[in-house]
Amino acid sequence: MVSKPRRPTRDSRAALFRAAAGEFAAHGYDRAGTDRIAARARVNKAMLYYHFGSKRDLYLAIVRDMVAALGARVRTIADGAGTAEQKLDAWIGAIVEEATARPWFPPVMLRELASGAPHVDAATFQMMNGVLAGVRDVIVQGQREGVFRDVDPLFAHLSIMPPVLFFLIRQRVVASTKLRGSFTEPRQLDEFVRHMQASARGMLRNPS
Amino acid sequence: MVSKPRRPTRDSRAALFRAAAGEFAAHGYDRAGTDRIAARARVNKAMLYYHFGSKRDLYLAIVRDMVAALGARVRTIADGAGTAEQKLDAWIGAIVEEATARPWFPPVMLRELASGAPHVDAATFQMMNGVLAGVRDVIVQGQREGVFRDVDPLFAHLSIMPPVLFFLIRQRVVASTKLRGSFTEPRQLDEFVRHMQASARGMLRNPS
DNA sequence: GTCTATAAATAGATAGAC
DNA sequence: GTCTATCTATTTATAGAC
Repeated sequence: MVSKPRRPTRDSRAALFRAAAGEFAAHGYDRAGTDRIAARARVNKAMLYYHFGSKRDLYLAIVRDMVAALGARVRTIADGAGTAEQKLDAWIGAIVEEATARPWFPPVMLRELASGAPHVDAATFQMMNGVLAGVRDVIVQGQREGVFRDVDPLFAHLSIMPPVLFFLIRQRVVASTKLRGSFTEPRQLDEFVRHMQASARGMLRNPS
Repeated sequence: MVSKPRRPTRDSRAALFRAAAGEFAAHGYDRAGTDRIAARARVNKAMLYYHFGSKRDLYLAIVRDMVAALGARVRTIADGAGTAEQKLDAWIGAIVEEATARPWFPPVMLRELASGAPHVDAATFQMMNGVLAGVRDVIVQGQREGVFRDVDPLFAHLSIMPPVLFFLIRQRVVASTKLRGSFTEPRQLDEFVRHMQASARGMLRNPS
């Protein structure tokens, strides 16, 4: 017998992580409250500081998890087999997969990037650069293959990731908006993925 | 003689507007402080409430100004003469122009959209829909002309605006970042504009 | 229109018992 | 590891004199 916790010490750290992710996604870093995070996790607020040290470090752990997931995916894709166009399709699909596996991904990541990543530390910043490096490898492969035009990999990256994140955000916002207009109907996710894949090809393909 | 203000009542309203724009751009809505805004404007803080009523209304005035500028530009372009591809080029150029005329434009707009536009009122929301409507008109024209493929105008919009805003943000962030990596060199603005124009054409052009 | 002083609420963080 | 109570700092906003 290890101990006799009435509620068997449900992993309060994991509970806090998920609760905080939801809170940050809903309200952003600044408006997220440590009180509400603890309440969501059904954990005492002091546990937040026991496990993570500060609100910021908790937030950073969440961001790191997302960036790490993206970095691993793009690295696998870039180093794997296939044509550049196939890899690009896979990459777009991977972004959507990792993002939908973490509902907090689009809002948290988008706000962080939109703010110029003010909360991330150097290590996380390097991981972000790693994601871009993976994309660059795919672009360069496509240029070597002669199918991609001479485009700046950074430009290509900026033309792919932001639209995907914005689309995923829009889905949730529109679903919960009282205002209704001609353009506020939700779209199908797979339809958008195909759009992005087709767009990326058209965007990068060599005119020759 | 109207009166004899020692400092001739420099338009405190306009000063607050510009100061607040800078403050919101630098720190975001939540971390922007009314104290700092007043200090930047060299105006007493009470004047902020005298002129605008609240921090939020001041912010909203700034957002409205940006959306109105975009809406006017896209309407002029859509209703004007030219092919759809020419209008698309003009639209991309117009976004950049309006954004560079207001240095606060990219960070403020991007953060607002990334958060799901939580601060805007119904009227401003309608203006945002107006921007999208203008883009749609151009896309539809291109489809009638047979040069654009059958793409959802919303998807096209999401593939154009976010990358432009992100690029403009990145310029400033990178310029002021201590961290240096392989991809952190600033790019030329006109180079990016040409990239976006070429990308938009490739993205939308009919494969036939 | 402009200023000082202050009210009033909120939120991040911690001390210390158990 | 968990909990209560609280400290402290910050910040929006306003009352009221000039």
